[in-house]
Amino acid sequence: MARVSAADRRRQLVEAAFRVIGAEGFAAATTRRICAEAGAPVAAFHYCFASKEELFVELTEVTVAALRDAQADGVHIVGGIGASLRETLRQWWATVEAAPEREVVLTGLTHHAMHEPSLAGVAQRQYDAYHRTAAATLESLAAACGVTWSLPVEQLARMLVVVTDGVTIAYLVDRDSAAARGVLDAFAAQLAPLASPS
Amino acid sequence: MARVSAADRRRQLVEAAFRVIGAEGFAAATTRRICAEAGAPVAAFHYCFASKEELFVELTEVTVAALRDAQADGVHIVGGIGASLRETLRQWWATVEAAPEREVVLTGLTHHAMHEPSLAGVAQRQYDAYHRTAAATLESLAAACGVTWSLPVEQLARMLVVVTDGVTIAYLVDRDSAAARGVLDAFAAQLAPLASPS
DNA sequence: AAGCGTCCGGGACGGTTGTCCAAGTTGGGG
DNA sequence: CCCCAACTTGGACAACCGTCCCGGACGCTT
Repeated sequence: MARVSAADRRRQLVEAAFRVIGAEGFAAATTRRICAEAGAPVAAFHYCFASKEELFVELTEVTVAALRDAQADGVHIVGGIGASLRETLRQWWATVEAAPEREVVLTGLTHHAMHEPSLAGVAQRQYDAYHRTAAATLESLAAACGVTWSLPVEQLARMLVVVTDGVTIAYLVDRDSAAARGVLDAFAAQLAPLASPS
Repeated sequence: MARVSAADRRRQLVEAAFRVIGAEGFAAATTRRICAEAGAPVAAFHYCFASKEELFVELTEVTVAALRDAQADGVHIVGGIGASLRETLRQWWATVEAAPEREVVLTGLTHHAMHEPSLAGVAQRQYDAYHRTAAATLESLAAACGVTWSLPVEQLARMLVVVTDGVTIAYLVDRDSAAARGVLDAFAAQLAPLASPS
């Protein structure tokens, strides 16, 4: 068996937990199952993490960070603000359809974090990151198209997160990607008139 | 101990499960915990339900039915379609804030149902019920205000569910009811122009 | 070669889980 | 009145859980 540094093992275990939750749900994410998925002995788990909760905290942060990084260069400018917003949403949606497990993991983590005192604040920071990412996207969109939003960016960001969240959950349940795309385009068309030339 | 019919016991256990999941999360909903909450001995559980999954199926159906009934007479007409839509959404939101546990239960159930083969279809029917309820609400709204929707009602219904779902989840995490109301009002204002006099 | 910190991994711990049995108790119909 | 079906219940079962110990194997330093 190849020797692996503790830091690498942590990464392996986090990725294994991601895969297990994405494919089999949060309840299946036992230490044994995660270790088996990572190809590591059970004892390696508590050599790398003080507890299972610690793994969950790191999983949340890593997953949210990956989501934010993916969105960092996710602004697509094509024509006016309306078309750009629609295209940006479509590109984002392509990443969701390419990796739906990510969202399964995030919803499971959110539910879990709401009730575990040791994870209090994790869910909050998770959604804070969502809102900041959405706000940044909206602002660079507006800047690139030479417009300003007629509503506070914070509120628009929240609306964006609401829509993306809702579309994702509906998709996870019925896998109707045509309906998801339709809803996304419709919302883009709705939001566009809220931008006025600056 | 008072003798209770099996049907009543089922109801008691389902309600107990609802309370446990709402307050402590899905993971806390063990057979023992549920029975303790219901004031019933552990053995009563499998006298009433063949398995825990059967309890979950019934919990889902009961909860969704309660949600649909609450929405059945949830259309509020005040002035035009815009004001009526906003008011209807506000009334619905009041019920969510009055009983956030219901949504905690539903999200937990959804996540669970996605991965349990024995619950396949339950989540689908759950969201089907959402969409039908939303479509019915939109149609009676349009009928009462003498307008027709310029988009297919199915799509608008899906948009409505997306928004209500997203707003609810964000609220469960950060409990920011002012932000939730703002987002809801904004969406009502966005959707109203999609109705034209008939 | 020797030492030492790092990592491996089998095995075990106390506790909890879902499920089920077998023996009890109750109450209504004959 | 009794009896059968419906209901109750304490206790047990095997499986699995998170966690942890500890002897051994590795590979870098000196």
